[in-house]
Amino acid sequence: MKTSIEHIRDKISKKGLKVTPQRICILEAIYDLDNHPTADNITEYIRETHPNIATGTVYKVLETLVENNLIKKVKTDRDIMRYDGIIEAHHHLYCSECDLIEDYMDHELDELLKDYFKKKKFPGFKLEDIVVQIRGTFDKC
Amino acid sequence: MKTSIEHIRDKISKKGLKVTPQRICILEAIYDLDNHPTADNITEYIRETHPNIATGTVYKVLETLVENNLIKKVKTDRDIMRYDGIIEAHHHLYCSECDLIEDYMDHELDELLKDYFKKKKFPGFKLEDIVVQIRGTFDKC
DNA sequence: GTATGTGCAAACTTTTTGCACTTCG
DNA sequence: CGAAGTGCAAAAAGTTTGCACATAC
Repeated sequence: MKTSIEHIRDKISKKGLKVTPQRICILEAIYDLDNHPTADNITEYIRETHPNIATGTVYKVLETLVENNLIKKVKTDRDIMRYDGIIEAHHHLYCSECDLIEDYMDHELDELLKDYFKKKKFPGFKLEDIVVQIRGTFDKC
Repeated sequence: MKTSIEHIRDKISKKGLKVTPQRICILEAIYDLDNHPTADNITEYIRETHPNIATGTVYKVLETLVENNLIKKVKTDRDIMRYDGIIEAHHHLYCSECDLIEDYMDHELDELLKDYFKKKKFPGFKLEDIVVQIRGTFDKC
């Protein structure tokens, strides 16, 4: 079995991108930092072990990873972009009290929505993707 | 029947807020600019008729209106906040090609989701609100 | 070797803040 | 009149850019 880092190298390489230390550790950081980190969270985390990474590089790498579908951007109410290492379609639970965003996978819900929108046509609109945002409060918050 | 402006004054007044010209015209601007305007769109629009409004004021007023549930913030993939004059629960169609966001009201969908999540409990999470983001491409774009 | 990627610092955009002045009720 | 709201300008926060240098392949 491959190590985690080798998996990451593979993922980057398969997209035809150069495998650089910066790209490896940024992708690794997103997988490690599981609460949908901001660019700043990622930069801080990486600097612990890799102090020379530049802010600009982090943003450039994140943009490249998003374009190549290795990570996703997550919309929030705030004006800060957050990133998600899970690229399979999934939904999110947003906490009203704090900035926690929890992943929510629900295949049954996906089927339900797919069926619903199959009969419900939008004239002049080609449907690509449906994301459900579930807002509420976690007891722990 | 009341004029539109009187309606707007009423809405502000009913929240216990002072009815100022700035608040009136910002709320009016959001109703007029129907594609979920940014703070900047709103400022520009208002300055046509009311050149002295300050950027800071626009942000402060928008924040007040959001807090008092007279408007809503709309999440986007970009890092710009947009505002929505419709406060009733509704969903959005997002265009992948441009920055168009169209309102989508669908009571049947709301019922479907309400029923679905009634049986589907989230332990440790109090559900407040569900918003469906429908991404796709408009033919016109 | 060469195309691609990175570091750095400066610039840019969007949003927030503090405080004196003004206005609504 | 007094509490609440606004204007202004400065600063903060987040992100982008340009270019010389470095590196993966």
